Amino acid sequence: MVLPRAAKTQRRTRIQEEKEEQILEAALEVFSANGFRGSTIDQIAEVAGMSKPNLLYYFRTKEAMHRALIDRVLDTWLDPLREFNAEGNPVAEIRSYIRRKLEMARDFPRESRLFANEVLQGAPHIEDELKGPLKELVDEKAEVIRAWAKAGKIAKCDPYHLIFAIWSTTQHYADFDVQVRAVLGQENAGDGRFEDAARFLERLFVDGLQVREQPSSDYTEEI
Amino acid sequence: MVLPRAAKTQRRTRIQEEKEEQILEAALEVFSANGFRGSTIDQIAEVAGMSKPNLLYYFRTKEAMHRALIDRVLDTWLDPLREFNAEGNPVAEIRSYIRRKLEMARDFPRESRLFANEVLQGAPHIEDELKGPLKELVDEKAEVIRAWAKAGKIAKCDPYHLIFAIWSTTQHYADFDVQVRAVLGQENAGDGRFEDAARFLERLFVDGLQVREQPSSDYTEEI
DNA sequence: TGATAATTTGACCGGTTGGTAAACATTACA
DNA sequence: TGTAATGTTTACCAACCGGTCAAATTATCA
Repeated sequence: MVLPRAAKTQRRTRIQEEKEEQILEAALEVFSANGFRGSTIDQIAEVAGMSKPNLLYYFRTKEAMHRALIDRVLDTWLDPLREFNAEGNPVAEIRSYIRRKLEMARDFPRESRLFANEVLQGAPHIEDELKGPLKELVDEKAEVIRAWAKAGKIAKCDPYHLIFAIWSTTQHYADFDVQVRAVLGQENAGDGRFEDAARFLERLFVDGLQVREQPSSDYTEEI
Repeated sequence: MVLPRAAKTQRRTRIQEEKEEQILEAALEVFSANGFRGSTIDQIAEVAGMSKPNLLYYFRTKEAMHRALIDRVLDTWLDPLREFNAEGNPVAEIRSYIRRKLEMARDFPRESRLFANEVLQGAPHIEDELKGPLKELVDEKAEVIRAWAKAGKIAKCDPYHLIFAIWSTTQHYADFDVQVRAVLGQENAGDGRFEDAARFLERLFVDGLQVREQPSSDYTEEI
């Protein structure tokens, strides 16, 4: 037999699992840093420590590698949002969501950049995932937030744009890391910026979501 | 003479200015959509409506095209931050900065994506600009914000992370447009999402920056 | 151990890509 | 108008890139 990479229906060898693991790890490294088109199979092969034809023995094409990687990473990437709990304390839930997203930006920046690259270039490979599973999950959680607002537990606000704001502010620290470092300067070599960001963002969103009597727009017109 | 593309010291021909303009416009279109490595000179040539060697007559290399484009766009891209006025009303200044950044995300998404692509992939071509001019500008404006906070005009907060938050939330609507559209659904075909975003973000930041007596952290521990 | 299946690699192929050379066309201007 | 400078194109090249093939190597197990 000569096509074990098609061995999807059959039991996987130990060596198959190990090598596929190695390859996907290397693919994450390379794809997240260069985007799909910017990455070459040779690069991935070198990082994985194997020859190019060997990669292609496990994944028929570059696209297949990319897709397998996305499939594998997307689930865990959305976990924080799934944990969003309708029964919990609203402010605490939002706060903990922010914290978890920031931790992921710190601990899994490559995963963040993988998606950022993809979405930024028009999401040619994950359009279905965006319009399907992602949209459904967000719709569900947006409904939760809307209910909280309606019940007066948090300030009224557009739940979708709230989610976008949390996504963007937290992922910024992974996706635009070089810029953040450049602006903050050398002294922020450690992880301090993540703690500062956590303090700032938790405060921003929590204060911004407190229920208050007078609408904020009153402040607009002074001067 | 046969190297007019080196005609940097001499006076530029009318035709030179026109063609370079055409090329940079096409380069913006292509680079912003595909990133540097993902773009080909042929693509740019086709968009520009000229032959590949003709592009290379005006810009010696692909890199030179990219650099010229970045140089040209970076300045105007930073204009909103430059307008940030220390003498103005703090809340109004921040509010108007958010509005302007959102307008740019709506009207100049390609410029936003150009930088996003670049920074996301480690800013290999603009590292100097980040650590130089950008950092200096941000430092200056951060100082303004810090002074406002010290004077009690806005809540105390980390000015750098405030700027990061405004950048990320506003540019999100340009850089991750496909995702935003996918999540919001088809019905948001027009520019409505920008108006919704403006409402949400102005409220978020303005409320989050109001001076208040009790620190927000009090809310953390309930339940 | 030996035979069979699974894994790995070097050599190679066709298409693409950044860039060049030189001939050809057009413009500017004396 | 003539000519020199400027602008444009066709043909081409070498390197790269995704992918194939067949041979070689290693693992599996009766």
